[in-house]
Amino acid sequence: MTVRTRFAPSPTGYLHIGGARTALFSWLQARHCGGQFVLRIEDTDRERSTEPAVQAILDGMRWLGLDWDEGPFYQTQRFDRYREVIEQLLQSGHAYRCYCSREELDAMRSAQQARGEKSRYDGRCRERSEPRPGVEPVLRFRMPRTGTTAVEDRVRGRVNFANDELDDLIIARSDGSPTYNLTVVVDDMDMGITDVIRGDDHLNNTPKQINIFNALGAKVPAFAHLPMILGPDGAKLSKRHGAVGVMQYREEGFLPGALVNYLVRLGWAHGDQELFSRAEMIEMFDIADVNHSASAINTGKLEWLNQHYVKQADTESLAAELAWQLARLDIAASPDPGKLKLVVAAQRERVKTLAEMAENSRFFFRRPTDYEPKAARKNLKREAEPLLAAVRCELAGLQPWQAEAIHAAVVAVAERASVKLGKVAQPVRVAVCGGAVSPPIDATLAILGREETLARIDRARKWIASQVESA
RNA sequence: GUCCCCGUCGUCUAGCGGUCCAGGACUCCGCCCUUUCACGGCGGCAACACGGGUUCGAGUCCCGUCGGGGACGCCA
Repeated sequence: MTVRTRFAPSPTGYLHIGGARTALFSWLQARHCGGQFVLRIEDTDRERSTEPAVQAILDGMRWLGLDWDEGPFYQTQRFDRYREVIEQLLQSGHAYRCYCSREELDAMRSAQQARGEKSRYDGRCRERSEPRPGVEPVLRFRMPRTGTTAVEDRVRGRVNFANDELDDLIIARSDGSPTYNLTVVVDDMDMGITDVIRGDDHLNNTPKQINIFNALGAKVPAFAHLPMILGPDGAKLSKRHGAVGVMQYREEGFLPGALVNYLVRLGWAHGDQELFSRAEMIEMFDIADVNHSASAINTGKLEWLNQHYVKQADTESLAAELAWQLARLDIAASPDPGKLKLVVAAQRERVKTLAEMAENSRFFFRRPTDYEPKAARKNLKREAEPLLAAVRCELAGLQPWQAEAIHAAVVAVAERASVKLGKVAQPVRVAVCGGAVSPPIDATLAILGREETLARIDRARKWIASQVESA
């Protein structure tokens, strides 16, 4: 039988890191088994579901490269089907009408808690045949009262639930609309899902759903419940602690490959291996190897991975991403696309993220308006002026304008002045970059061009002179 | 409260009864390299929650305690 998995988010917000990991593992399971991956949007809660959220989920999936074979299916478009199944359940006696008011239910629950019981619907309408005038009933599923329901979980093993712990859940609201536990079952059944992979928080729903599958005479799929993902502090993921949409990771300069690699190692491992290509993770992934315990997200490790991926990525796509990052800094990309690639080549080994690359590359596209005070104080001193002058002189007629020749010129100035290379390179660096950090000075000047380099050196010399005057 | 799940370095993890005075990775700290920032190289710190069993032998199996999490909705 071919494996079919699904990712079934409810569109009430962006695709966050936990959802992304669930989607990844489902996708991996399908790809590993040569099966299909289905995307389903669980939007039955019309109050909270939004179209932008659907878009954000789709965008996130695509950005991560998690392609789906079928869907997206929308539950709101399947209401006729749910009604049909609800009717069927009613006919077969697996469902019944409940006329209890919310007040009545609340009272029942608090009484149960007071008695030290688990709060659950006690089935008081189970045998009721008379409608209550003026009350639109909800429909409840008749759970077995005795025995146990075993969940054979691919990551947890067997988990047993006493049937009397399960309650007669509502499958249709008083307005007739279906609820979650019914729609998942109907969809998983209709869509031929063989492997349900989802978050830990659904483990408790599973025995209820199994009973619905049974009532419908459907084959029960295999389940795998993934451990939660926690915030960096080990606490539950919240808006304040890392619960951001995956697209925000792009904004922060992360590559999708790095995020995916990071995510796959959260709750799963293959020996000591840290780096996985897509092909490798597909080949090596085994749902049975998934961990049992929750894991905390850790930006440091993601950054390390990102750095690795930035070093590996092809220049072309990094250049495009850098242009995007520069645009966010209000810097229009260079009219010369070749320059972008040169900048990428010069910076790729020295940054963790593309946002950082863009930030550190501003000076390639804009003449610095002022100097970093600390860097200037240290490097643009009076003694530096003659050195800058000498470098300017060497550079003015240098042929060809290439890193190698520039390097030789700078070295020559240092040797002639009997100073260490840094004494010359640093002032030049601050002069052209505005700060003390840049790629090697020869490569930097090569990219900047002769004209711009000389102009910036001149400007720095003037600045030194003005400082001396005012001193 | 009730039910369910979980518990190895700060973090991600390897470990599936002996090969573990517990291995790798990130972080951190030294040293080397170095024109800045990085990269890279070398070295270091750091953990089996606790208590009982089972066994010749337990991080690995069982029980309990403690700690953490999840679920208990006309949300999904």
